[in-house]
Amino acid sequence: MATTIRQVAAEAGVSIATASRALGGSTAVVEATRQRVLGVAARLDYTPSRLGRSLATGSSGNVGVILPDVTNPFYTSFLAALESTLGSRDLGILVGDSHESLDAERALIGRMATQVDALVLASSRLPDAEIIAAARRLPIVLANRRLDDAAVAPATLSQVALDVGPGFTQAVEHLHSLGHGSIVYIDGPPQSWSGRQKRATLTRACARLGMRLTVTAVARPDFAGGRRALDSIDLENATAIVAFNDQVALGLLSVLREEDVSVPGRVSIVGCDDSLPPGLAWPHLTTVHGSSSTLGELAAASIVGESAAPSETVPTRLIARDSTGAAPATSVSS
Amino acid sequence: MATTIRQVAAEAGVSIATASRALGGSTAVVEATRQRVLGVAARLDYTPSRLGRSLATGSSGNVGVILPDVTNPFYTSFLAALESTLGSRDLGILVGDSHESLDAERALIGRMATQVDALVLASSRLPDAEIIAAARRLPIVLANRRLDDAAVAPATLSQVALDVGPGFTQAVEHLHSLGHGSIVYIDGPPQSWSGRQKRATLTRACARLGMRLTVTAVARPDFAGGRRALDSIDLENATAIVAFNDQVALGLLSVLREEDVSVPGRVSIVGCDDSLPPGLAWPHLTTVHGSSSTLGELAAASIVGESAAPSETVPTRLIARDSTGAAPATSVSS
DNA sequence: TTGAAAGCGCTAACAG
DNA sequence: CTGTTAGCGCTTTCAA
Repeated sequence: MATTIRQVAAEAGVSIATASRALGGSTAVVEATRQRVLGVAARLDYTPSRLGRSLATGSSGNVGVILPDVTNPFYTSFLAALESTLGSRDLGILVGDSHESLDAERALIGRMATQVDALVLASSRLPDAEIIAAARRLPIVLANRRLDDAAVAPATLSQVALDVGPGFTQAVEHLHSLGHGSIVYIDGPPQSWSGRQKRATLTRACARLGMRLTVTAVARPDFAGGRRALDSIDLENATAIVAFNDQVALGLLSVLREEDVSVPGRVSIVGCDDSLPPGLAWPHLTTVHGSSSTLGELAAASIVGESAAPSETVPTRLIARDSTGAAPATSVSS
Repeated sequence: MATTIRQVAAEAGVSIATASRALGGSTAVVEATRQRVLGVAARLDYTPSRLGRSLATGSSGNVGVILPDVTNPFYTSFLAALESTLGSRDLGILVGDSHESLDAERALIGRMATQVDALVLASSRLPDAEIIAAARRLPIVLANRRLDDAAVAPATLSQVALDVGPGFTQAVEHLHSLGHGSIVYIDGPPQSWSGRQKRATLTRACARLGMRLTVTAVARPDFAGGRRALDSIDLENATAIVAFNDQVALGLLSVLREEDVSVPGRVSIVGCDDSLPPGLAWPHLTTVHGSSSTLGELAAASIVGESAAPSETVPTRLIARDSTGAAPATSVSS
């Protein structure tokens, strides 16, 4: 059995209350006593039990995070940022993978609810009402998702999301200025909130510039999905493709390369997230920058109470690299 | 405040002991009482506190996992497999990212030790003695690492690892049969156990076949590290490069492509893990396959006590794809 | 400045 | 079958 504060107190000849005070930092203990307690604690290799402390204080020092897919780089970098920020505050992370399943997400929330101080729901598939209900039991941070009606959200619910507006608008303008007359957008899962935002922005921007927009989608917005997406694209007429995220763009790029379709000579590609290490994509990917790690940091900030606002937004912007270029002449004239 | 078992008991007109029994499954409660308690619990929206239960039972229902890098696909698929298996047993996962840092790893262990039932250390950089010491405090599963002397390991320490022997031996034979006379190996962090295994295997196999082996290393075995690794390689004389893992190989591939060095025409590349989605690497990467998700499942099995053996091994094998080819004639003759 | 005592929410003997 | 009684390890009033 591990040593308890009881043994430390006994050994040091003080009450456990005093021991607790001496160990717990400050609250009024004479220096000599403190040193004695600390010494004994060190000698006995004492480590305070988080469990005991949690029950007594009512806060566990852990936060729960539920992701749709822990193997997706977008979420792993979100998780990494969150872990890093929270970890520096000595907060632990309970992680759950919902595998895009509603039931799994509910089960995870149930398991975590009574043992974490807050819950981060990334790209939650839960209906608004259920999220609001959960927020009445414990603080919730909604990441990469926003309630339709923010007004009804309890104070314990905060939201952090990317504002894809500027980035996707710039993407359309960028392609327009390169002479492209139409855009194919590869959307993510149908339930995706961010997908809806992206679609809406593209629709608006294309309409304004008189460009034609065609939308297709992938069930899972990952590399393999990107490769498959090409099947549903009419490559004869497409000159510019915007992808739901970099993974999809990367998959697209890989299969285009295998098919010997020149990028950007024949078709231009735009990704989203700017989540790839420099050099991974070939050619270097033009993408809408909006980092998931920033999102993770904001989520963390909202938990440790450094963010006043109940709703934070991360702006996005286009980063033009080498995967976009002038529309091929033939297509322009056709 | 959330409803407690006390309120449920009061409302149902029974003692909290009976309430606990009724809720906790079976132990001898008459059906009528049970139904009444269950009814009240449902009505009051009662959720048992994991914290309270943990303290009382002495087991938290959580296991800790410490990884060197949560963004590395090798570890995320390990984590996913672990999470999935453990989750089905209603066990939660506390995750920590050590960022390859010894101190961070120690801190994480300290934070987790008193609130998890077991700890999974993936590719731990800790010295053997420290791991053994930790295993005296709580059950430890060492993943992708093995103690030098298994004899001294306590019964609470189990080990699951890839056996890189066959895979790396095959890699050397493969390169040898392609006419390569020497190999450059890019190792991972100096404390990496698996790196030592890989080095040892390569050394042995090269010696046997009369090949020359040169070893260099990267501090962090990721994509960026792979790109930097090229600086320390004498490309004039190298015809075959074996990388610590796929991420490093991928980085290498990307910079070679930028430098217009043909792969495998000019130099052959071998990765390790087979962690990349098909098509990501160009050309398709020849790699040593060793499933990290199998590793995760084994780790989980060892925790839920389904594995008798204190030490399990996952075999590896070479998967030859397109990044390896015949050694260039000039180098063979030089 | 220190100690005694009362819990935090729950389970687990041990009696009845 | 059910209630009583102790705790699990810790923090925190409330007195001394």
